[in-house]
Amino acid sequence: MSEMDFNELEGVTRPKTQRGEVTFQKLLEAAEAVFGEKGYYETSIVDIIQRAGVAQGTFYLYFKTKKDIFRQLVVHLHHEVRKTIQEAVQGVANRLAAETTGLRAYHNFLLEHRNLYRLVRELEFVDEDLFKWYYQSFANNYARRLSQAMEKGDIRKMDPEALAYSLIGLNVFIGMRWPLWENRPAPTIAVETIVDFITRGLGTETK
Amino acid sequence: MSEMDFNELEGVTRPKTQRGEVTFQKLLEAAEAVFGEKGYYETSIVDIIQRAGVAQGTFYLYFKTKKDIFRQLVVHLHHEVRKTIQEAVQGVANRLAAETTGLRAYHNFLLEHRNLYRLVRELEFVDEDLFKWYYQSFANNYARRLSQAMEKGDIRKMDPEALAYSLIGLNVFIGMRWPLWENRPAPTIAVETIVDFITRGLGTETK
Amino acid sequence: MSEMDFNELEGVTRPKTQRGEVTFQKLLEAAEAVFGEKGYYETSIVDIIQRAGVAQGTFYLYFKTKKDIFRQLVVHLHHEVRKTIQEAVQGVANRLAAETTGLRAYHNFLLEHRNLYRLVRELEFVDEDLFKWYYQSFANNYARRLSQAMEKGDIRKMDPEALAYSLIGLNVFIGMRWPLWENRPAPTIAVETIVDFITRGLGTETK
Amino acid sequence: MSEMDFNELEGVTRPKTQRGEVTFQKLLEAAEAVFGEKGYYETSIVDIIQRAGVAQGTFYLYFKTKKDIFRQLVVHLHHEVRKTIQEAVQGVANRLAAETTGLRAYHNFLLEHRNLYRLVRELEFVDEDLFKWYYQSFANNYARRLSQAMEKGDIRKMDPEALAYSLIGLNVFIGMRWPLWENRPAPTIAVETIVDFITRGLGTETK
DNA sequence: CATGAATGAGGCTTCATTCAT
DNA sequence: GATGAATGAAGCCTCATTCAT
Repeated sequence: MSEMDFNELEGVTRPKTQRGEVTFQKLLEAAEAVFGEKGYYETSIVDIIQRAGVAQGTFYLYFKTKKDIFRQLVVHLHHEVRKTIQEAVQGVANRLAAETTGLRAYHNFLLEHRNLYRLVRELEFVDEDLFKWYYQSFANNYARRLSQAMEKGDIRKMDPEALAYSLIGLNVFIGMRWPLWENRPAPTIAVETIVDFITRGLGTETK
Repeated sequence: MSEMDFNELEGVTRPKTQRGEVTFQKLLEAAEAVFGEKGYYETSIVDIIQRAGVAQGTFYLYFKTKKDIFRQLVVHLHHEVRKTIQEAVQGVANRLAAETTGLRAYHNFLLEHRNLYRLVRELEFVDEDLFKWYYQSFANNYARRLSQAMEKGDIRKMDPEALAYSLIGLNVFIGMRWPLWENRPAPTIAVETIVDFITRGLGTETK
Repeated sequence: MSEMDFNELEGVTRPKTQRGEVTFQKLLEAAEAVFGEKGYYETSIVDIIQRAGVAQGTFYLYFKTKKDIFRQLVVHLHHEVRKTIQEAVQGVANRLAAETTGLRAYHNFLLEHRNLYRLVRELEFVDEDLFKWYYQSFANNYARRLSQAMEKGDIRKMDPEALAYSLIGLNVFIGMRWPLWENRPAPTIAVETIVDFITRGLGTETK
Repeated sequence: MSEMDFNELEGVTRPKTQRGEVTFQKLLEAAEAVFGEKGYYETSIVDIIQRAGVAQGTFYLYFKTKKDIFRQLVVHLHHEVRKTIQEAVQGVANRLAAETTGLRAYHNFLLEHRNLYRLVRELEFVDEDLFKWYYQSFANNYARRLSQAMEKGDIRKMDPEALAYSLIGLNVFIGMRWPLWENRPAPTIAVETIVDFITRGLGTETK
């Protein structure tokens, strides 16, 4: 499944006028807020339209179903996360250094987009295929970068996919533990431990 | 929060007779199956009672709400997972070896309880407090064992909590990638990579 | 409809043993309490049997339906009220004096049986026929005594039935205003006013 | 408690369009009919919406719960009764005459609104606070008019509140006896008796 | 006599979606 | 493009009553 497959979701009607565009954005933002706070299933369309300040019928001018708006949000998020991390990593020559830089960027992103983080996690129970696509696409990209680093000799040669999922899982749970649960960056000692753990785990030093 | 706090959930009516006990178990098992298949929110109580083969009113003899039975399932699962892993790890003297042994036990457990895995993940969106309790209790226990290994010199001295969450996250995502998505154990090369990654990441060897 | 018609209510199984009699009484008393507190419709059979401390099946050994126990309570009450008032009035020669004596007795009775009072009022919405029987029987008796007083010249000659309902209504509302709503006897000035009002209203003095 | 307190009941959604207003009224009228016939507790919301000819969901556009619509009906009724009686009494100079005029107006109103009468009586078991408010507000108004009559010397000086409740109770029971139970006005002899009783009871003539 | 389990009809309410204006 | 009304399927839950032990 290509990374772009979900960009055009089932014939969504994009707004054609200026006014429509505004309404569309209002709805998306309202959805982000309320899905993030209450979760997909606990959120009703009324919650969204009230927050957006539009009438119920208006919702269906822009989105086919409740699931539709959720999917669009997730795809939007996905692009943002990737862009953020790639921008942070860009120009960092050494892969190991990039790893830790990306980790910090990711956690900062989380702190600013706590709602979106929740969306992705809940995606597993809303649209499992999209959920898989999300992480596969993420992991594939990650694995590719790891492979390149192996080629360059920055890190040991190992199974890049297994590493990618391991590192994603690690980050997700660290992101959950501090940014999400405590609404603050992971403490220094934790970051040092993780960086050290990853550095050694990936490094080329002989035993 | 003590690990036992959730054992007795808000005045649940336990059956008083043999017959009642059987019905209670039938309901729990049916719930496990159907929650695992369809997810909490897509499951109706009718789904559960039909699978259990009892009348709707019977459900409410033993559970207060849909959430109630869900919570009871999770608590039950929690004890099972922990018991399984601890039994597997028991007797393995070296912590590093225990780590990989436990990893394999965990993944095997997953394969046999795919539904339960999904339950726990969805718990985040059903009862966030219980969800936190679940992982905190898990991580605390994990961190304690890591600390002991540090004392013994089996692994490096690092922040045990950060490590615990890292390792849990790693395992959860590996468990998702192969046992869950592909319904098979992780391939050998992946396991080797992970074991190697963890071994180096935790190990005491100097660089 | 004779006043006694409701004594034997639809084949109720009266207890045959000592032990059964105790259970029967426990249920009746529990029902009186809980019906009085929560009303007929807001009361469930479970409320009753829990208060009585018996099992659910036990209820149906003694009462056919929920309505059944309610009716039996009301009939029981009816006899008590009548007995109380008649005993109070007994021996009071003059009807006018009896009127005020009975009024006081009635209000005192109310204070001691607030629950029962509520039962009777709610009866209108549970079993309208029994409700009518209740007040008709009450009013007929009342009217008969008023007629006798008219014969004796204690009070003016008027339509006894209209008077009976008027006086009952008056008492019911006064009983509601103070004993029921404020849980205390009507204040002296109110009682004097009522006594005066009735005395003049019924009296033989020429204008 | 002010008489107006119950006018705006807990955020009820009032219709915004002509069409909505019609539906709202249809529901209110249907509720009045069916509550009156079957009583509050024996009436289901399905009964109401079927009689109104709308779908079940429509009910909840305008009313929060069954109790909500019941309360709104009662408040509506309250205003109607008061308006009717006051209009009837208006212009009748002498209080004693007004009393009997009001009595007849009240009974005629009852005959045309038998359902509403039942509503109010059942209110005691649906919402006791509103019930008290209903009669207190009624009685206070009544008592005020009686006080004025005392000032003018139309009637004797007595406790106006006790009188008000007495007269209300009297009317309620007379209204029950003939208009309600027999669906006809009280017979002439009964009316004459009551008028005579009240006239003497309130009058200023010395004994 | 007593118990506790089991039943299932029926009630209330929500809510995604469609319709009419 | 926007609004608010309307729909009705579907869910949750209660509870009087019956059954099995």
